[in-house]
Amino acid sequence: MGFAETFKALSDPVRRDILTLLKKGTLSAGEIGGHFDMTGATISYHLSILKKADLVFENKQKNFIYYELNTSVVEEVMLWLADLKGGNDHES
Amino acid sequence: MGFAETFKALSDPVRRDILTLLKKGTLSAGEIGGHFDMTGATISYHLSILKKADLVFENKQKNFIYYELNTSVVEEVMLWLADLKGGNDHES
DNA sequence: TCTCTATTTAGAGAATCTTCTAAATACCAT
DNA sequence: ATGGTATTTAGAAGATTCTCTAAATAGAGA
Repeated sequence: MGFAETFKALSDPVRRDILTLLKKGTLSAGEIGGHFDMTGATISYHLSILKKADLVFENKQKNFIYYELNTSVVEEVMLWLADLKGGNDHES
Repeated sequence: MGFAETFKALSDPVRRDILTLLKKGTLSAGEIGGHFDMTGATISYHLSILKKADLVFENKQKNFIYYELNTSVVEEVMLWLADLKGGNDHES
């Protein structure tokens, strides 16, 4: 979707830490929560924002929900930044 | 400084638009303000946040203050994202 | 079906953010 | 010095964000 949602999602330290955790592989909501000193409800809130920004996707299994990093959106952000940095004239 | 400030600075659409404007070259605060339907005070607020995040630097000339994009911080953010995307095991 | 576990949703409070108006500062030119 | 232009600072209002507790949902297994 828009960069607005993506950058906003990335602007919170907890959410960046969640993404870093997911770099090593898929984790359930509970496993993610185990790394933070916050309630599960709060973790769920952060996951919902990451999900809305398409930075993660989820898939259910038993009664666990597993979260996985979506690298394609990360790549789009990198392209935006690359254009900012590099292209000295690219959108008239 | 920290990514916290950088990503937060990037999380606002007005500030991203300011950075995009600065891609083409240096602009004074007033020239930047001319592109937005906001008071100069508000623009000044956004510029102060970009400055704190080291995404721009300023230099005075006459009684104008010119702002310029700082691409080195943009590059650092890109590296963080590249690591997130690529490195499947990089910080033990 | 009943109960237990995993997770989300709802609602509220505190903190932070964005914007404004009004006033202050800084600097140039007359 | 005085006046004018460019920009920032201060203070306040409204919106958004983050966190919590309590309750709801979903599914597994006995």
